[in-house]
Amino acid sequence: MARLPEYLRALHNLAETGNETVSSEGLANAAGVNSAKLRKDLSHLGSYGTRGVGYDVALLIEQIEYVLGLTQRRAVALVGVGNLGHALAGYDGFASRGFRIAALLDADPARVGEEIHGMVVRHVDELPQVAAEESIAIGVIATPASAAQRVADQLVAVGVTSILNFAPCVLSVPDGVDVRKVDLAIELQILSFHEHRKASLTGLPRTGGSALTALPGGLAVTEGQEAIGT
Amino acid sequence: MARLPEYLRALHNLAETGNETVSSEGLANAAGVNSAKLRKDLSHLGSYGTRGVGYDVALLIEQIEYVLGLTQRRAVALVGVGNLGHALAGYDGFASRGFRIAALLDADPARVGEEIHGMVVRHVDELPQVAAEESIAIGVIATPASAAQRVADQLVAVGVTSILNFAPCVLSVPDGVDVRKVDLAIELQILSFHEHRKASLTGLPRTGGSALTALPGGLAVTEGQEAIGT
DNA sequence: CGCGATTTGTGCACGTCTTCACAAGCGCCT
DNA sequence: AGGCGCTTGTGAAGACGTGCACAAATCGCG
Repeated sequence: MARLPEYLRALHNLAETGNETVSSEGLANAAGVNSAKLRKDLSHLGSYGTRGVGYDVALLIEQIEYVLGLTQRRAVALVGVGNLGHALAGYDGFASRGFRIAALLDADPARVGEEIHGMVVRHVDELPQVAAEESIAIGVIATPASAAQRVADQLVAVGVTSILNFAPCVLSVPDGVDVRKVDLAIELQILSFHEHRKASLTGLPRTGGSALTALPGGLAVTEGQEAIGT
Repeated sequence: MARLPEYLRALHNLAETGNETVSSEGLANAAGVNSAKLRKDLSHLGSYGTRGVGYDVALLIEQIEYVLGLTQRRAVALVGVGNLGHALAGYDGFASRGFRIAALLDADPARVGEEIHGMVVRHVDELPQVAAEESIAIGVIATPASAAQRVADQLVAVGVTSILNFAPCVLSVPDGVDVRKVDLAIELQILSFHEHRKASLTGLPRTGGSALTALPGGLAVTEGQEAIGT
């Protein structure tokens, strides 16, 4: 499930604050989900909870990390050291959560050789060598959209089977390769949609308007969280 | 729907390449979704497709931008100009897709006054003034997790009703405030999970292992795309 | 003017995810 | 040892999203 990493983060927090065990209710709150959902998720990994007590935090962390394949530190190749790539290269969250940026690559010769956060940028055509040196499991694409597909092909060619794509475009990859996409502008646009929705049903009823603002049922906010109480 | 921005992006691409109209099939391919799904999505906005012809690209762009509330350029306040915030401040995608970064804020006095991409960083406590100068619709949190909740409270206090949170933590906000979360490490962990899954069912069958690697049905990759053919 | 090719819009069925509610199990206290 | 309260794990019901398949509608051409 895609929620396991969130549970893992919450568990690490709990472990740091000295909790030995946690109930499904407590963990669910910390992760921002329903407690029944959490129990069902955890039960799917044949988990070790104790009725009447809860879950052993340390044990559960170990279990989830195993399922996520985080027992080994995975090497990540980051392609594109523009604005975003630069930030990603220095992002602490990667190192602290089981990943190691093994290589920085870029297609721009002017950038090759540049040192960023203690790593030297290499040319993207050196990917085969890089892959030979280290077993690259995951590729991160932080290039402009125009270059993304080509980079993806190159990554696939050297055996990468998981790609995290920050470029605003659809990648086509062969079977067996997983792609996850993160588009920052899209996130904002979704928020903008909600803003627009809220604004139009609060103030002006927009009598003459089309059906666009008052979309028929089922458009309530399902993602994200709304109000958990303070 | 959360897919509308993706359609919009695809439509802009099509418009630039000189297409006047597009069929649901064509647009679906460009956006990486099923054509029936796309038609259903578009029909929910009471849309203007012509049977036998397809959709008018320009009209559809206009419609979707209206629904998303992009007819007005929305002002965004960005809090936290560390690694990530720095990159976000310079990210072209925001400006080019209907957003304007109206203010850069940070809690660290050492950073206040610094100029980033032509903008001066102000102290986060100046939020009320900033909000008074411009109508801030959306707040972006790019701070460490420890500061995120406090920043969220401050944003809510000045009337922000949509928050994009990059900090790895759950925010609690009052009713009516929308929060979307982007956690880069979680994205990688999800990919790691798929890597682990692929590795364990390809190579070693892991006879003695727990049920963890061979999770019972329904864990196929549902998000992202897998293989669209090249 | 009529016919066929093409494409939208949608009813229907299916599978998945979510949530409730409750039985089973565990520990603690008497 | 027995009972009581608490928490997990799960069955069932419902909501939701997805995809197929087809009727309705439009255009172009003869």
